[in-house]
Amino acid sequence: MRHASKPVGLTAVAAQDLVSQIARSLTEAIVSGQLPPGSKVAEAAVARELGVSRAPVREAGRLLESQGLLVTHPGRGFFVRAHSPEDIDDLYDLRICIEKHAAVLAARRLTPEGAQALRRQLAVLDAAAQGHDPAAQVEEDYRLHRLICEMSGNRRLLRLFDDLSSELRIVIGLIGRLYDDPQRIADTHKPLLDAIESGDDARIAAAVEFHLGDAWRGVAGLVRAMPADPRGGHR
Amino acid sequence: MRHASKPVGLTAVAAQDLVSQIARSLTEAIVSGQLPPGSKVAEAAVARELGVSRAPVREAGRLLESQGLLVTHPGRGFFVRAHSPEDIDDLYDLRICIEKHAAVLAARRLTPEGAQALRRQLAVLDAAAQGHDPAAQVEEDYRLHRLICEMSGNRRLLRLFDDLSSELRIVIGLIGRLYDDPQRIADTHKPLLDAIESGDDARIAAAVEFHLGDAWRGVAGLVRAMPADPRGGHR
DNA sequence: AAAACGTCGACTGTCGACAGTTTTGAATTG
DNA sequence: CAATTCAAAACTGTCGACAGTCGACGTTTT
Repeated sequence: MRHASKPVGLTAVAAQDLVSQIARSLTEAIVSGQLPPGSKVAEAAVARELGVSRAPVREAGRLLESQGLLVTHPGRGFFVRAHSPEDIDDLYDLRICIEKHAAVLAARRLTPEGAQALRRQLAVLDAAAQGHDPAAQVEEDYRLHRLICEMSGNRRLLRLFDDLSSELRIVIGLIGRLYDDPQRIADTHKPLLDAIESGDDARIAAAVEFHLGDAWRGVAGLVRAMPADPRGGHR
Repeated sequence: MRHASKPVGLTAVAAQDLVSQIARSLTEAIVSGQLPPGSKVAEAAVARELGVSRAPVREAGRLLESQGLLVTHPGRGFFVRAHSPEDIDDLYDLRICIEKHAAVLAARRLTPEGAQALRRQLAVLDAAAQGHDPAAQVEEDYRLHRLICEMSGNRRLLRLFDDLSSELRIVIGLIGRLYDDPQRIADTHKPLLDAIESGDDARIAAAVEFHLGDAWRGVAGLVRAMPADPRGGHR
């Protein structure tokens, strides 16, 4: 065998097309608050602005709808979803439910490398918190939780986590800096990792409940205190 | 205001339901096994057959993709999703997780009317089982479980249940008659309802785990015994 | 004969256009 | 002056068309 006939793997060029790109662009605009909840997302305007036709924009809209970022009013188009306080409660309730499960599963299959990866991510999160970079903080927090879900070994669960996250991002993004206190980050995340390493189901459940419950209360409080959304929850 | 200028809402016939209609049509074809897992779903063919253009077909495809019924290979189009045994495991694992939670929540908010509704649905399910109508059995079983999720009061959870159900329906549909034994239906569902009425969290959890674990084992066994899928799990 | 190459056909991804409907905004009326 | 009516503008849902891409098949090369 002389020539390396096929071996040399170059970087697999992402064929992924316009739709994902548009979806990302829209998501950005939504979580950044540029497109506030309840506001209309006109296909033509988006298409014009991005220099594409309406077809891929429509598909991106469908995609974001399935992710809970947009809603469709038949004949009227897409609107940025406005989450009611009850929606937030539902989201966090469900999130606690599945993250509890994920953490238990992750603990069961935990390897030394896995534990190390978790510790490392916690360190990154702490650094972001110390650095007072709200955006990075939210991002690294998300990564830590996602890592746990990844370690659960249940891919469907991971997909659900991603869905819930993108929904929550609308809210979190609006609130802006939520987790101000670096100390609080450590106080709630460290016990969670300790619990996972202990392998004690009850302890893990308690830790998840405490940690996410804390976040829930924070978000719920801020949301309910927010300007009564100009373009309310429904219709 | 004299004339009813446009008022009297007749059947507010959903204007936009071409997409939903196509989606339903495709779903039907998939769960009925007419479109076997792994098979290609050509847009043009579907469009021609239904007498519509490709645009709404595409959107319906995206919708079904978000529901886990189809997968899309960039540049190649839609394919009926072929679930691997591991996918089934993931699905049931997740389902048990959320139904456990739903049942606990439902028990907490249970009203006499709610309990009665559950009993009634169980009776309908039993009747379908006695009648040896596999399709009706699956349908009524689904309704009972959905009712519990509805009673949880968490709408996001209900949506997730619907998503999981439509994914599972591919598998269940292929297997055909799964729950043959009417006795087994009663044996696993009745204790579940009893547990919910008792309000004992641990008992509820155990009941859900037993009931769905039973179904899980049944489905998993049949799936693994199936003809090694001609168009395998990935790529 | 096996592997690589080149061509052909089919299909996807994207676009611009059209009809019907909703929204906007102005003119009108009580 | 406020409410109503009506017409123009804008937008959605759908369609047909075109270019680029992917897979299959037959051909050439080693």
